[in-house]
Amino acid sequence: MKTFPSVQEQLAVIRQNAVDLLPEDDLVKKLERSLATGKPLVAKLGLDPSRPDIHLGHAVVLNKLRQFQDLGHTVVLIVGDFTAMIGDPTGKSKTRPALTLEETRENGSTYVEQASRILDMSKTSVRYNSEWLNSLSFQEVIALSAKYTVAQLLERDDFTKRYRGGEPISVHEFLYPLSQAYDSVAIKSDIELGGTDQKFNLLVGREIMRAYHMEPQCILTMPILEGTDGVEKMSKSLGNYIGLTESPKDMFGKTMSIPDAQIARYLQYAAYAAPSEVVAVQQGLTDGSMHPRHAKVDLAKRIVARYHGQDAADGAFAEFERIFVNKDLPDEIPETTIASDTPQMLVVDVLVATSLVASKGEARRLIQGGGVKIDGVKVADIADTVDLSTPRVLRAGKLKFLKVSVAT
RNA sequence: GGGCAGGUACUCAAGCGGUCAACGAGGGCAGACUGUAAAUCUGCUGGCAUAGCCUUCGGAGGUUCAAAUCCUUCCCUGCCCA
Repeated sequence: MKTFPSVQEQLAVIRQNAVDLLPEDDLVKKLERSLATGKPLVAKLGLDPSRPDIHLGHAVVLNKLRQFQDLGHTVVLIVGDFTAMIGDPTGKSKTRPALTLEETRENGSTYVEQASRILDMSKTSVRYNSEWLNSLSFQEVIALSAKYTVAQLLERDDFTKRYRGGEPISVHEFLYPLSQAYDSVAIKSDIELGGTDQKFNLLVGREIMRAYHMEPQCILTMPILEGTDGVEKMSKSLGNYIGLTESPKDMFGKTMSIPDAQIARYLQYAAYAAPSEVVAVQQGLTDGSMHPRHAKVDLAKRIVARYHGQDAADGAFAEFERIFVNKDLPDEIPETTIASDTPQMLVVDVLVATSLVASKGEARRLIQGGGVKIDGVKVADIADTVDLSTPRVLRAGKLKFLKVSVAT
């Protein structure tokens, strides 16, 4: 029989950093029962396989799941391959492109690979929801939808807004919360995790489980981490994310670019610093006794160290100093050669040939804006040429470096 | 099924026969200032060619010397009526 920490100890861990834990009484009962019977709870997380890149925003929830594992409970990851296959027939939303089964499987496995950086996969069960959703008959689908009302669905904030704003809501969008809820029925989850934006969907799970005469799951929501812009939630489509598998250098750099106002938040939810430390840093930033840059460097090191180790973190910091403080070149610059009859080429053409920019027009604009340097010297005119008989270091904008030479 | 209002570049949003590659705002990119922060200021934000040309304003046709702007038709969205 499995043993678990006391209910109070477990609750303390579970509550840490969480936003909503509903209803807490029910969770206490579940924990007490699991303690008595030695049976672990089933903690559920749904994944959207249409976007397989995991970033620090996902990590907030994954980390909470890891804590559940460490407490001895079971984690079930649900890959939403069924819903991803359907996609969005209105064609208006590009966020849910229709995928084939193969694609969702593939995304699912890369997802799992990335999640393994946080979770203990030996204690993780991965399930694909097509497994049960695919075999539901239309009759069963209707029976499922009969268990929930339109008024209940319209309680969801974004539905209400769109409805009032005269924007379209397709029927299948109403079905998504229900199918997610049915996942909970299928795996008999005790608690489902998600970001605060998932609160509604998670709560639907409770109602539906009850309708199927099951003990309703508890729900646990985690904060939504803002992206590097400090405003929008972190997401791949907004381009403001820090991916779990990104290089130490990029992780470090991106972290350094977050607004000061986000430092404490990242410290808490991305670096998992102790609460007392978060408070101390926040205090230091507020009263001016701590320089924001130092706090941020420390933050960036910790985040990189968490995913790549301390050595990588130190290396990323050194590299950062070299490029942005000492205005030096990066330690390693990617090299490429381009085909040309003559080593003497228009800078514009080189930029396009190396794919540093998408078009000649863009190349010209970048040069005119003063954003292109060759061997550290700013390119002054769009008609300038460069001799590539020896390799040259090309810099486009702040971040893109490339060592270029001509192959004849 | 009927009536009405709409579908414009990443988003919002002007334009209602030529002066429209298409006002403006947001976003984005670049530069200055900095701490790769914020705020601020500047430039850029369809493609090729440096005059000019080509492809864009839901789709397809048409009228016209000339259409995002007019007509026909189709598709899509919202509202009202049934």
